[in-house]
Amino acid sequence: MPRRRDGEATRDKILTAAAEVFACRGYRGGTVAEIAAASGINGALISYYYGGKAELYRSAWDFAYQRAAGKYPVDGGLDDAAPAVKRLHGIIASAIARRSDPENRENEIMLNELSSPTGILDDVHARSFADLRRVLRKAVGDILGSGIAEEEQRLAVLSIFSMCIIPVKQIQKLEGNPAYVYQPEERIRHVYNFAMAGLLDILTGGVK
Amino acid sequence: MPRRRDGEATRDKILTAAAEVFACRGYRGGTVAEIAAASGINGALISYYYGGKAELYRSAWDFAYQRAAGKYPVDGGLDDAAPAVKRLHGIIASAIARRSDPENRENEIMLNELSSPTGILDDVHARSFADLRRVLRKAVGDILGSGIAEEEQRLAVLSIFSMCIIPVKQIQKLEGNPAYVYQPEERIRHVYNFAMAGLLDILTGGVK
DNA sequence: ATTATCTATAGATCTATAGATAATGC
DNA sequence: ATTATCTATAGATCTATAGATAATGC
Repeated sequence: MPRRRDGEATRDKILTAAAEVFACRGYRGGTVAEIAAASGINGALISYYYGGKAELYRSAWDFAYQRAAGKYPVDGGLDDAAPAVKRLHGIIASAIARRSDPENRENEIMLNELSSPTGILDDVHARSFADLRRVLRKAVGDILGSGIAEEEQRLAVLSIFSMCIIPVKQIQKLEGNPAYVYQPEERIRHVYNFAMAGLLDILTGGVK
Repeated sequence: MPRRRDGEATRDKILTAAAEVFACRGYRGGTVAEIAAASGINGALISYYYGGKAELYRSAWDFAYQRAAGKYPVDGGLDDAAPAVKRLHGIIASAIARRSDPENRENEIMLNELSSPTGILDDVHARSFADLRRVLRKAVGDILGSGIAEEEQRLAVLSIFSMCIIPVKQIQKLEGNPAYVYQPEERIRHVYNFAMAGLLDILTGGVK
């Protein structure tokens, strides 16, 4: 295997390993030595290519985000002209598929950031989680219409968002039932139905 | 202020500060020096009373858990004889109120454990998250009855669980809208209605 | 006399870098 | 000649502890 002049193969190995280590152990818990070992490269190369741990973290997250965003568009691939209900389905389907992809470490990194922020990704928080919330907001708003109170719409968005980002694999581990595996397709169908039932209930005034 | 012979006041200050620091910065990110500073005690006392950081982490979690479990019973204070629907409401109300209590650090610690487990709390994972899942499982099972497939029931439990544990304050920070605050009572009402609508939809065969 | 608290520090990580080595492209 | 990679290590944290000090209860 020829050594690439720009060390591209090395950079890739580093980013892949870094995303995995940071996802599993958090920013502070993951060490550069661990990332070096996981990627099979020399630890000094991390500083050589990325300057330091913080910049590596940013790059690794960006790497994971870019890949996932390309493969699973946050709007589900449907534009604003599509019916709101179809858009909602697309958003949920894409969000769940994205987070079910075993190669994708983005959600775990974001969850770590959510519960104990490093500050390093503060300026990109507008992406990922916030992206998902934004498109959900739009679809839910179009479904419920202006007759429903702002607050009710916010709550509905929050609930649907929660169902989309829950880290299923980790929950499964707590459950301690390795025989059972949640299938993404089944979860997408279920969450969409659950969400639609909730929204219709709000629309038909099931709420008080 | 008399110095208690058993150092109880000191232990309390340490545990309170430790729960807060570990909740905000994770196990690996929180240092004993930081906890000592936050509690206003000398760092050496942490080893004196708790042996080490890992044992402190366990104790701090246990402290937070015991307090929360006493104040907000996981079954919502209703026993098995109560109607399933009432039990579901009680569970959701208690779970959300518990996680809305600004004094309570249990949920943040558990979320950190979920996304990057330390291994230290492995044997108590049966509590907290798993407790909530267990009672939800029972209530949902009683509402849906044996006519609904096991898988569908699991998915419903997972969805309701997600809505209960979402860390609202942290999400709010991402949202960047400090003028708006989610009220626990409103969220309880909303999540209960959303969940009931979803369950009824499953019962009436809205699925498929 | 006992035990809670503090001071000082040894030893364990961990990150980052200086300087050496080896592989490439010209 | 240039640049990717490796070796060795300095310096920064961080945890844990030994030993000193001070406050309590007998």
